[in-house]
This record gives sequence, structure tokens and C-alpha cells, in this order.
Amino acid sequence: MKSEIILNISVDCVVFGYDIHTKSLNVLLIKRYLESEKMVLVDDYVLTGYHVYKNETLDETATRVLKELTGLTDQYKKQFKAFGDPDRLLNPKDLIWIKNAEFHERTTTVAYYFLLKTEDVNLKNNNYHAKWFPVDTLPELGFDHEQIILEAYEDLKVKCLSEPIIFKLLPDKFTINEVQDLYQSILGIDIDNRNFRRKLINKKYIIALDEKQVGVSKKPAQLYMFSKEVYDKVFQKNYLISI
Amino acid sequence: MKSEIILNISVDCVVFGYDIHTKSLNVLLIKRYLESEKMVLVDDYVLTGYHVYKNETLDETATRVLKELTGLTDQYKKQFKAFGDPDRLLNPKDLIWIKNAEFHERTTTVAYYFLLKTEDVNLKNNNYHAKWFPVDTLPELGFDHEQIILEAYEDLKVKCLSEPIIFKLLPDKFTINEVQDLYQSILGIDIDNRNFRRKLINKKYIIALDEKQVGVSKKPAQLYMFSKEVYDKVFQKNYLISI
DNA sequence: ACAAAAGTGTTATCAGTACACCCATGC
DNA sequence: GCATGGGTGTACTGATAACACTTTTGT
Repeated sequence: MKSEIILNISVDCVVFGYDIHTKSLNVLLIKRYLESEKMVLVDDYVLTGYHVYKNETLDETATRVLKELTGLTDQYKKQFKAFGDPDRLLNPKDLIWIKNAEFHERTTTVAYYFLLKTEDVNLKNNNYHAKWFPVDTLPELGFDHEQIILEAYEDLKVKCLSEPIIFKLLPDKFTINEVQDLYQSILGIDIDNRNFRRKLINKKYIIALDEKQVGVSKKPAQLYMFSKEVYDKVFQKNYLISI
Repeated sequence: MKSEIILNISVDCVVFGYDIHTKSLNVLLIKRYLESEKMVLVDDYVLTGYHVYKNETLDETATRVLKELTGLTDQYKKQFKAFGDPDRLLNPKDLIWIKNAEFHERTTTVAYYFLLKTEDVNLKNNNYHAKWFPVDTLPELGFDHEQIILEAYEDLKVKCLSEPIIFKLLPDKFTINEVQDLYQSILGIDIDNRNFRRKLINKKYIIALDEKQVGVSKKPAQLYMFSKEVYDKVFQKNYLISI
């Protein structure tokens, strides 16, 4: 037995996926397409999202939406902002679209972002024509979803500097250079490899494994893992005021 | 002509006010009181909040709610989280209260916090029996408002370390020691006066005025101001990874 | 003259930054 | 043997942290 939906509250999910091979931070988007006999009415992309059910929490909605699209559960997620402007769904294409959906014109959406690896998502036989787009070359987007993505990205940029969420975007076993590449992708900066390497290796919760890369056509790199247990033990708040 | 309200979406405001004299970071709460012939049914405090009107943005709702309670406009505000658990308003007292108000049982609230000075708020002839409470000794609170306040406070603690929002809680002219006291109140830590003083005075956007405190029964301290213009000019993102 | 808070300097340590070459491996 | 990315060391600089006494003022 399904619960009823709340017509004017939705959750939208910015699904960030890192492609370790192309070193690209991507966003997972679904196709929005509608045509009349004569012409294409709507043809763009949107975030995945859905209404909140009457008996579920916002977090549960987000989890459900992600599972529906990707099959994945237990991925890192963060609620980062609510978007509720009265005109956020009111440009012409969106109105056409809303007419065809069970959707209130004045819907407030609570936006989440997820962090995962593109390779964990199987896009074959996907009902939504979902596709990955690099976060810096987004396609045309419906509703206010471009703004939502950009704000999610901003939040991610800030957060990855102070919390070890970067590892949510990487496989369990990774090389130091892969972490550096990821930081560079997210932040759009260059990082000195020697300094970065020293810094990371000195962290007690970055643990060198007894393993090296296999199947690479070059010198195979040392693999490391991130230990959340050690991190939690070692971590201490610092109250450094840097204004 | 007033717009209709959206019955299941509200904005709640955590109004932080710093009392420079008692060195206390306070939260402004309003009385919730209801009695039958025989007994007191509800007697506690809640945040100020209200439904969103159909034609206003969430930010506008927050601004309106603050103005209604304090008369103030143009105060620093931040939307920090949406709370939408299906049972967030469902403990017995809250149900009694909701029966008496035009209020949907499954209301999602978008929470904001404001930063201002207690002395800027005139609580005489206030319709809501509003009262300041130190953030670390809150009274009994209705709904999920204790949780909302604590999360607002956490956000404030983090944010005041990296952005110059501290000055929103202080008068335009302040002494270095007043800034230090405020940091100590918010963060619950002790700060070395000499180090703090040097650090602050070295900032180009902390500007020494040609003025000293007046009417104090001790050595009057040098007054300073914060210049947002200089801050914006001088400010540059740093990508310091501190995980 | 006393109380109260304002204001001041030095040293040690740590972290960040800048910078260029050799090494190990697969092909 | 060569191309590719992996991996390494040092010196400089700037910021933080620890620490206690003198000064100024109002009363």
C-alpha cells in the first residue's frame, strides 16, 4: 500500500558522480521530452526528483528517489537547500510540462546532493534516459535546476575542504594521485603533487595497503584506503578563526 | 489585499541576538500558552514562524516574520535547513495546539536564522510575549524547535570561523575585546587575548576609529569598525584542504 | 591609592609553499 | 630503450600558540 503524495513539496537530487578514468565530476540528469503532432514542445534535462509521500521524511524521499534512478542505497547524501520561489516552475516550457504531470505550480523543493562513483551506476535499461554530464558543461536544464546544481556544487566545494567526503567519490582503494586529481576537478585548481602527497600520507587515517595498482601500462601506484574509524578517533575540532 | 497562505509550508526563524553587556548569545522565543477551564494545556516556548504566502519567496517569508516580531528589516539571515519529518508536530501538546490553529499536521518548515543585537529589539508592548533566552539554557520548547535551534547554532559556529558574520552581532563600533568575548560565547572556548588582538588588528578591514569608549568606569578602550568594502576587496578564496 | 580592564612582545613550533629530477614499470 | 606517470627532499616563509606584566583610567 502506497502512501499519498504531498502535491506541493518535492525533493530534487543532484547526483554527483566522479569518473575516475576521465577525471570528470559529473551530474546525473534525466531527459525531459514532449512533442505534439507538429513539433517538439520540451526537450531538455532535469534533475531526478519526486514528491514527498505523506508518511515519509525528507531524507527518506531523497533515498527513495536515488534508488529509483540508480538502484543504489547507502550513498552519501546531504540536504543543502530548499527552493520555493513562487515562479520557479513558471517559464513556458515548464508550464507545458507541468500540465502533463501531477504537479503543483507552486511546489517547494528540498534539494539534496549525493556523492558516488559513476561506475557504480548502470545506465543500461534505464527508464529515464539518464545521462552523466560534466558539472562544468551542463546541457539545457528545465525548471530552476541549473541554479540548484550550481548551489549544490558550491556547497560541495566548501565542504570537501573541511570534511573527508572526497572519499565518497572514490573507490575504496585509491592512489594519492587519484585523490589529487579529484580535488583538482572539484576545485578547478592545480595542486603541487609533492606537497599534497606529503600532507595526505601523514594523515593517520590514510592507510597504505599492501597492494599496488594492477593492469596499468606504467609503474603501478601504491594503493591507500580511508579509515573512517581512525578519522573519528583522531579528529578534533579546531577553532581556527580565518576571516 | 493579502495573499492566501500555503497550509503545509512554513518558515521558522531562529533569531540570535547578542547581548554585549551580559556577553550572552540569546535566542528570541515566543510564549505558547493554552488553558481549558480546568487546567493549563500548553505552556512553553516556540520559535517565531509563519506560513508562506502563495505569492512570496521563502526569503520574503522569513523577512516578514522577523519584521512582524521585532520591527526590524535588513538583518543578516540565512536559510539553513528544511525540517519535514511526518511526526515533527505530533507530540500531544503540539496536537492540542494545532487543533486551535490553522495549521496542517504535516507541515514542512524551512528554517532560517537571523543575527542581530538584542538591544535593537524592543520587547515592550510585544504581542507575542517574546523573550530572550541564552542559547545554552533554553526553556521547554514546543514542536521540534529545540532541534531546529541546535542545528542553527551548529551552523553558526562553523560559519563564524570562515566568514565575518560575527560583526552582525555587534554594534558598528566595537572594541577588540568585545569581538573576543563574542567568539568565546559562541564557541564556548577561551582565546588568548594577545594573539587574538594581534590577529584582528592586522586585518585591513578592521579599522581603528578616532574614538574611544565613553561612560565606562575604567580605562576606555579603542573603538574599531568592520569595513565590508575593504573585506570584499581584500578577500580571496583559499583552497586550504584541512581534512 | 586602588580596582578593573586595556594593552603590549618574544620565542618556538608547525604548516604551507615553491621548486626539479630520478625511478619503476609495461610495452 | 623509451614513454609514462610515480615518487621523492629541502629551504623559506608566515601563522599559530604559549606565556605575564605594565599602563591607563575612573572612582
